[in-house]
Amino acid sequence: MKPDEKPLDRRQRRTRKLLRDALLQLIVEKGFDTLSVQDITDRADVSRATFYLHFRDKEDLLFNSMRELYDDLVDKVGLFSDPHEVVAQIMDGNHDACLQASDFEHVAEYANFYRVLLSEKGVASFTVQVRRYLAQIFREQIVEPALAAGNGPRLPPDLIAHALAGAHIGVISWWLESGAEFTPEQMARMTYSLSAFGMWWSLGIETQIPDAIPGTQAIGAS
Amino acid sequence: MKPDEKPLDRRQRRTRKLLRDALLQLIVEKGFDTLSVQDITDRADVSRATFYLHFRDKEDLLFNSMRELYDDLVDKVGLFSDPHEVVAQIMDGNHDACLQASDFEHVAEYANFYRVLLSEKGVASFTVQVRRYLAQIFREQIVEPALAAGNGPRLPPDLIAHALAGAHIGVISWWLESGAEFTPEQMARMTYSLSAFGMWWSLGIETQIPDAIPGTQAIGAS
Amino acid sequence: MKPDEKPLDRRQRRTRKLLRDALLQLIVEKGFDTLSVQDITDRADVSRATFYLHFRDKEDLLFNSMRELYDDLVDKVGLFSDPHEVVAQIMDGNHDACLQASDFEHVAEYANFYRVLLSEKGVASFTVQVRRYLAQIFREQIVEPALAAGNGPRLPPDLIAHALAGAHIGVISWWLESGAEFTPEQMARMTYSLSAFGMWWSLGIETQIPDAIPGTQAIGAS
Amino acid sequence: MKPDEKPLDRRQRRTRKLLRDALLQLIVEKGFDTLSVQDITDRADVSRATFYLHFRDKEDLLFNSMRELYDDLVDKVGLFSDPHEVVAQIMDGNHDACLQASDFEHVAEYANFYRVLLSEKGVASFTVQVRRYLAQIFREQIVEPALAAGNGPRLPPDLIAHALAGAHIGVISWWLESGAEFTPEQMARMTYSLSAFGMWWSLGIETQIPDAIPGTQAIGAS
DNA sequence: TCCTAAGCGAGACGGTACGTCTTGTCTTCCA
DNA sequence: TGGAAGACAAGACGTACCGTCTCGCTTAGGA
Repeated sequence: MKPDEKPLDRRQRRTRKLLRDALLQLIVEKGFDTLSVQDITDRADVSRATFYLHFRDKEDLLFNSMRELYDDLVDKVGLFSDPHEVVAQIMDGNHDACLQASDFEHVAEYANFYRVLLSEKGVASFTVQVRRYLAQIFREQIVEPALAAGNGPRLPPDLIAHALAGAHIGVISWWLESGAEFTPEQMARMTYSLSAFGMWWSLGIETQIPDAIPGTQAIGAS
Repeated sequence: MKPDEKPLDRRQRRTRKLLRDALLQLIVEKGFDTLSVQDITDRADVSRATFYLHFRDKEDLLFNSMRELYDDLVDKVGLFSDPHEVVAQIMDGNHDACLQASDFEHVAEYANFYRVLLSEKGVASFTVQVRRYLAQIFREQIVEPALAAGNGPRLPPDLIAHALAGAHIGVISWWLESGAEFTPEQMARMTYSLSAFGMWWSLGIETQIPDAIPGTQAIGAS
Repeated sequence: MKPDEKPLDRRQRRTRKLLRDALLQLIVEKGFDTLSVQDITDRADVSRATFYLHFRDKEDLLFNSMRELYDDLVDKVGLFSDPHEVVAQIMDGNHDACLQASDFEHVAEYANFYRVLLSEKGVASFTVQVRRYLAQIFREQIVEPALAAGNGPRLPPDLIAHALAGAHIGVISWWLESGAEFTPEQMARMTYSLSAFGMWWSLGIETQIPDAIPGTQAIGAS
Repeated sequence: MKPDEKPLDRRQRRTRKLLRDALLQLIVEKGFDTLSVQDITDRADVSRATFYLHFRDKEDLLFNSMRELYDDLVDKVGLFSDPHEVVAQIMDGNHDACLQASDFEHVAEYANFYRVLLSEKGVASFTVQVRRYLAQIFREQIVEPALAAGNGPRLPPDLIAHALAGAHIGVISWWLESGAEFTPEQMARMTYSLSAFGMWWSLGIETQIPDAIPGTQAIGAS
């Protein structure tokens, strides 16, 4: 975003890391907006004045820290080296590639963090930004390659991307709130199965929906 | 929540209404969390002390006000008089009932309100509660009737309900943010088309997806 | 100064008094400008926020408190009911009236306070204001009555008033710093004797300087 | 104060001069205590850290700079080569020597500086130190020689010295504040005339007060 | 002439105080 | 008697300085 930022020296990097770590810990412990800057600096063992040398306010620190999550998420989710190839496979009925690149692994890794930030005690802008980010990924990695390959969309591409992103957020929230009883892989398979039909159909792609979802027989009440 | 509340006299009802109206206006004008109690009471022409006689804090007022929205939403969305009958129709390929009961009308009516509360400057708990509420509606009105009629679910019913709810939120957010170019009816048809395949399939219902979505040919940029 | 000030209720008067008392105590204990607002409110057992409800900053509190001293000083010093009569007496060689109205009594009463505020750790504007106030008193009570009675001034009246005021400040400072070995009355007599010659001469008044200063034989090194 | 100080570099001397000059400029422009160290170093084009290599704080710099003024004042005021001779002349009715050695010249030269430092926005310790310094000069140059020559003092010598010093400060402040309408020489003559009677009388010296003050006929408003 | 100790610029950092802003409680006064 | 008005305690906010420190770069003055 700001490529002209000064390079940070060792002390500065250390300070920022301390603050970020403190934030993550404290968000999990007591939520974000009951947190004061003093709480964070106390935990980080840093002067409050120093905090303001680095960040405008605690939102700034949060977004800065979220960037780390994003970078990790990009590695996990945005990795179709050749999205067009993936779409071609889909058209042949091979859905494997789609199932391998899963954001659920990433969410599982930062489960505590997402559980709080997506919850009622969370941060509105976090949810919105994650949804927006996922929609963008879906658009670049799936929607646009599919448009190039298929018979033309049946619905507005952005609507499809935001619906998929919203469904993801909904599923992830439910998963984290209800105790994460499924593995990330199971979640990925189930969510994909649920979305694939409508997604490929609305994008004008003819394919076969995978019939069974291996490892998801444990279906019951909840 | 508290059915044993004292009945309110005329003045008290008036005061509460003033406060609620002021809140809704101000949320639209400058978002929720930059709002102070003083702002609200100034607008409502009420003493700050009086505010605290009625509500614990501004969140309390918000939730109280949200109740009104909910009541309206229930009228719009939760109105399948006989959900089992609707599911039976679906199995015969008749999707009309599903398209008639639409929350998009409701959202359009309170567009300003939802636009702010679902946005980055919104309120985390609002989004979560709406999603939770929608998931509950979907579960009661669709998932459970379908389970009684079909061959058994292919996925956890709650996952389906939360995915549908999430997709709705995603679609609504996109709609409101991008200028609400489609009518509520178009939105309902498109969203239903996108979800129907995966939904009925995963619930173990055999049906035909409606091929064309009347009035949604305007597909393009955005 | 502000006759349109709101009347204060009991609580407000109490709070102000607590703050003023705390200020006076603390000025004596550790000087004025090393004092923080927090120090004052801690001592007064008052919230820091409350301080700012009453005073803009600690200077404001100081000047407000100084007003009390002034009022007391006016009672002591500005009391020639008929200054012209006094000047007439002076011309007859009767200096008694001048010796009775003495600010040294007042200074002795608030010795601790003046000692600090006039010292190096004091407040510049305090010294200046006291000097200005004394000059005004001298001008009104002595210079102008004398001008009406005498042969016309030999020097600018304001110069005379400020010289007298400055001499007073100098004498008071020396008195307080050197341990207040003389009584207020002795101080008044000595200071008057020293100034009277030049004062009446420069105002164009012919009189006799009192030869001996009763009770001031204790003259030595220091 | 510290005769064992290291000899300073060319660079060091340059830095100190830059800082002193910046201080003097800035005091005139915006007063002393609203000044921050940063302001001074910005003006002096010097790093803030460097400031602390030379001075403990801005008071230290001020006192250091005041030393220069003192040195100049000493040249102007403390120059009775033989004070006893001067007193002898006074006893013969020749007041010329007293009028030649005048601090008003010095004050006029640094008028801007004194105007600020003696004003309400000034520095308490500056006023006090000047008064103390003047009292010491008066004591050494006038009081003690006179005691050796006269019939013994009628008042405590220190009281006399401090009264004279205070009167000087008062007169100087008035002069600077009211626009310096008189020349330094006029000021010196007027102030001396006003003080001389009381001074010599209280020191036990018999002399004649000079009747007219040449060049001070312009007496009126102010 | 080179070398080395020092001055110096730059700026992070821990602190302290500032004056402002909210919040929720409590008191006073008025209708 | 109850609501309006607003004083009050509490405490977070973001800003401004302070004095200390560490880090390199430059420069003066003795070798």
